[in-house]
Amino acid sequence: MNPIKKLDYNLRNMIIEALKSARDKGLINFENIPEFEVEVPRDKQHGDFATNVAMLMAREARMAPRKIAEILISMIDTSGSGVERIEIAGAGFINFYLNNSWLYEIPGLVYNMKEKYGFTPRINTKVQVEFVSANPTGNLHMGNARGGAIGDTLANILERAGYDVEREFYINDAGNQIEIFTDSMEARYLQLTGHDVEFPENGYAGLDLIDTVRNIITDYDKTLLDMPRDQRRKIIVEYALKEKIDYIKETLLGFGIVYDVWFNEKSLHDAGKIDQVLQKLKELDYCYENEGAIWFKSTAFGDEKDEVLMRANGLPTYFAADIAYHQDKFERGFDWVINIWGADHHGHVARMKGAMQALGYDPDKLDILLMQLVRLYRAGNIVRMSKRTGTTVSLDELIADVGKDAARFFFVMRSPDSHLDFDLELARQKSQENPVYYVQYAHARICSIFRQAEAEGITVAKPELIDASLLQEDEELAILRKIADFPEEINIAARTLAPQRIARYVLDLAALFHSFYNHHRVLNDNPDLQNARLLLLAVTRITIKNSLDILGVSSPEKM
RNA sequence: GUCCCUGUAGCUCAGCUGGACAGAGCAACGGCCUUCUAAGCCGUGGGUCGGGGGUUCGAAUCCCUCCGGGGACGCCA
Repeated sequence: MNPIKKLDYNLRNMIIEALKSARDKGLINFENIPEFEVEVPRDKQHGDFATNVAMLMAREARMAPRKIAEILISMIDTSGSGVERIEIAGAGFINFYLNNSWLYEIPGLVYNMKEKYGFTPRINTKVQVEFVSANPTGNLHMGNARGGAIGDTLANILERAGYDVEREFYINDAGNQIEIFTDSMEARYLQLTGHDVEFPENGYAGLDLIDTVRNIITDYDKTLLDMPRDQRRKIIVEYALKEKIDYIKETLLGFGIVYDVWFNEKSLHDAGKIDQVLQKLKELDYCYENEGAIWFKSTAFGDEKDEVLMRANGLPTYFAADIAYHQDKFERGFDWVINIWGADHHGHVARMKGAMQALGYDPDKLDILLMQLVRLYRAGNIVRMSKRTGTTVSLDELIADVGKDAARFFFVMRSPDSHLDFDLELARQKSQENPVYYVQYAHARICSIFRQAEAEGITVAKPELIDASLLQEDEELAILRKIADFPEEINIAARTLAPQRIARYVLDLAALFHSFYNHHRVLNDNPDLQNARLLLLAVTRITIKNSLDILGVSSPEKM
């Protein structure tokens, strides 16, 4: 149920009908009606809805916009539409002022839909959101955290917009980096069992890795020393991967993220999928050999340069594995595939889309949302986020520091396009001032009023017995309008892949509530008005909670 | 050098696929707690939307160009 869309649709039809009858009477000349907008103006002085149709038609009709607007208004049939008056303003805007009857339907609607308010009916479209997909060789860092918040929120938005959503984590548990990872672990193992070996120069120096090796030693003692090297390495890497992946799962769970699918890169290697896709690309003539390596002609798809698929040493590149992986996604029948990537991967976008096109898939069904990187500051100094040097601040440290709610809200509040400077000191100090508390406080305040009502023995009437039209104050009407916007807001956020819109939305709604709260009393000596206001609060609470659910932020009843 | 992101109030940022006087929070200043949570509300001050062109009835928004900041350009992932 989308109140705004319904009204938009009705007004649109009225406008089109009016224009047609004006043409029939020879008042306006035009061939086509352009794509015009019916929107809720930012300033409510400009009515409940406004359209720019007169301005857009000026050229074709060869008539001043205001003149067109006048004719349109004279022809429009508003009977039964709730339109109270129509005004022409500015350069030729037509503003529609509705009576409030449509607003008074909102509370009952929302109250009955409860946690389903905001949902659009299912549209039978399968979409996959793949996000975080951190290398299982270390802790989750701030970039992973941002990706997690953005990806999970986006998935929540898409679910509510009617898509069938699957969340996926791609585990890079094969390839070159795993070799280096294993080298590092093996060296640590040997060192910790009293051997004088050098740590690999490009190895993973993180302290968490030493802990993992200590665990291996606890379980295996020195028995790995006597094994053939291959066997020893196999045990080490499997042990470490399991530990790391379990740890990642646990951390993300603590961040409110639950995946539907954990996909192993290794499974692609084991099933021969990479060889298959290379073969296919060769057959399609999108490959060539140069200096012993096999290259993909990504320049044929607008990329800046071609890319190696198979190294001269016969091993496939990460890119080759990724092509096989994305092919697998489409083979699984997704209508829309969304990846959340760090901006450092942007060079990879064109060739990935190119590879999909080469394989016969529609590259427009693959959306890659690049998020700019997070820069971490500590006491004004940039903290380099390198797993290998081990100086990173991990996601679970962050959660312990500022809490899941604040962290998730903070990461998603800003557009993925904007660079994010995260100062740890600031995050700690400001935890009381974080915008998330402003919203949660609104929710807790509402709950408190209901507790108070209960304590006073006030029983809340059934919504169908409540006269919502008693809500006449500006603050009350503003809240109703905002709540009515919610489903459309979700749809726009889904369409534009803009999770930050929901954070913005719920901040606005909370502000309207706080303002209302400070101007009017809910519990008062007028039972009918009291009931109407309690109902208003009930649906405000529902909408705040539904918004916070999307963001993965809790809705406390007390603060 | 090429490509991506970015430049809006003192600070951090919103501004929906162009629309009606550019917004919020923080910071500054002044008010509001004997009644539902002051983690709140109300008010004041503060901006050549980086510069310059262009498209348009209309540009913070689109295009070009210049300048500043961040990032990517590996037979790493």
